[in-house]
Amino acid sequence: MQLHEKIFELALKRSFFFPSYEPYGGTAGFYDYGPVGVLIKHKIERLWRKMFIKSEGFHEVETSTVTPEPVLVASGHVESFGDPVVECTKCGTKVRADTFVEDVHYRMHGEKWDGRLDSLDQTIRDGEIKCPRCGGLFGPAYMFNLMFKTGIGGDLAPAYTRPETAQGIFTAFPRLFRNHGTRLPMAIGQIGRSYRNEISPRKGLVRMREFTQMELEYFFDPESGGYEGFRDVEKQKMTMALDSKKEEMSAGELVEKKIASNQIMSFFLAREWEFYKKVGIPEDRMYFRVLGENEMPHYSKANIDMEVESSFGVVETIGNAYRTDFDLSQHAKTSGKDLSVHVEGRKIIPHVVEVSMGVDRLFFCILEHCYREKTKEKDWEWFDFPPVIAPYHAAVFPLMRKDGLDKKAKELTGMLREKGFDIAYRSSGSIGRRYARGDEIGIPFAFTVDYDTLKDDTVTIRYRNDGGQERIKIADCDSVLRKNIQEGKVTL
RNA sequence: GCGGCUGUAGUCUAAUUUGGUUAGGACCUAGGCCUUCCAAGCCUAUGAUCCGGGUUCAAAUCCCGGCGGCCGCACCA
Repeated sequence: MQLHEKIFELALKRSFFFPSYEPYGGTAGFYDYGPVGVLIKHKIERLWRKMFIKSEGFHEVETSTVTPEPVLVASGHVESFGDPVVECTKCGTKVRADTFVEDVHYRMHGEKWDGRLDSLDQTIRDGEIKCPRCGGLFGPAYMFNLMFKTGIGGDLAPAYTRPETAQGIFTAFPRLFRNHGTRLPMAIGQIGRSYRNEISPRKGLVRMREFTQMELEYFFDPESGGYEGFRDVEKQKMTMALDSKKEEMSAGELVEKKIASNQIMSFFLAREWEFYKKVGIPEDRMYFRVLGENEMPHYSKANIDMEVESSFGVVETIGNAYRTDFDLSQHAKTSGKDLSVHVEGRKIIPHVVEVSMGVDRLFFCILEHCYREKTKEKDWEWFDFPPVIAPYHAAVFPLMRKDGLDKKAKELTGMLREKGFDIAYRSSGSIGRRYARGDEIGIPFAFTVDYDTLKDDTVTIRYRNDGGQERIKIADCDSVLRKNIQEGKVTL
């Protein structure tokens, strides 16, 4: 049994996530987060906010998901967010037209496709290119676009659900820039849903048709690609995959060797590395990959992806792109509005470095990498989530449901919830069973109210990873819990 | 989207090959008895044949279609 099958089974059993619209048979590419999963997801997002927004004094916005067509024409998504496809008239096989034609024709003539559909048809006809499967003739080439189309208002003005959260930030740029004090740099982040109508989504959370992104757009003066806090991360090491060779490199080296476009990108790479370590991805299972020119999206000048190894193979979980002034220039051209700004006496269009992370893919990778099999010590499967990511910060259990133990335990639960902790309370079943259930969803700590509690107001705190226990005062639960979460302490 | 395999309680599974009584079990969940710290035991309860059509006296079982899943091909901005 593959690890992802195991994870999926546990996900269903413990309400991490499950297929959407199940009474109607489910719909591929859509998943719902259950009560446990959503707590973990929120904690991933919360840590991202802390590390990528608040610590740097950046701004966060929340923009619309339904996007009028002209916006996405400007961004290039209507034209190129998808692939040209030709279909065999005989056997119905669909082939991606540009790469296929390039393979069999352009390449041998040393040409590249000019981006026009009719020239693909022309080349197919002139070159007598046939279906690779049955030798049949191809029909005309057409664009298969990956966006969900919809319409706005009574006349259904053409629109799409956004394929990325970024465009809402670009279109809000002038207002955001004013609010920011008309100066650069300026960074705007956003967490939200995006939509891609995948042809055949598989691999569960790894390829969804509706998914959550955490994106950050860093606007800067192209004449200064420096980053104020760069010195703090200069020595930070990370693994880079270059021409399929992996190498340890520091953020400083990335800039020196011009692997990262500038200090800004290098800073974010270093930050991402830290972030991934904190959420529980082992360092030897993740690396950055520098994309080659032909792998990059239409808007990007330089691209570095984060890739995480999983049982599905390598999963791309972050895209870092140097988008230059592409988006703002395009929106200026299409809308007719001047989107340039004045800085230091010059009129410029800011450049943008973008950090785009997929929350669901990361969530899935965390589940895989934190999953632990049964052992002699622990006769059940469990999750070794770092406390910052765990669905509940702690569980509270009365040793038994009588003699007022349950009442006391509920009081402690209420007190800790009041302090802002996520607390799971359970009183049914034996205490051992409840510890096991807590482990199964990765709760790192459990407070147990026993008969001594009634005498001296102390409880035991039990650590998930080694089952170690110590007795502490009820009054200290709050501070001990806070300290353990901060230090990531999961054994006594 | 194409081809192959496939779909039974919340989860895993038996019965499908060879159509035939009340679709069996385990885990989970909830309640009870018991129990003073790592899935104890006993009792009780809830709960399923993916959807639609067909063949048949009779369909979980056979056939067709849809939906979902897995594998391969293609696709993965």
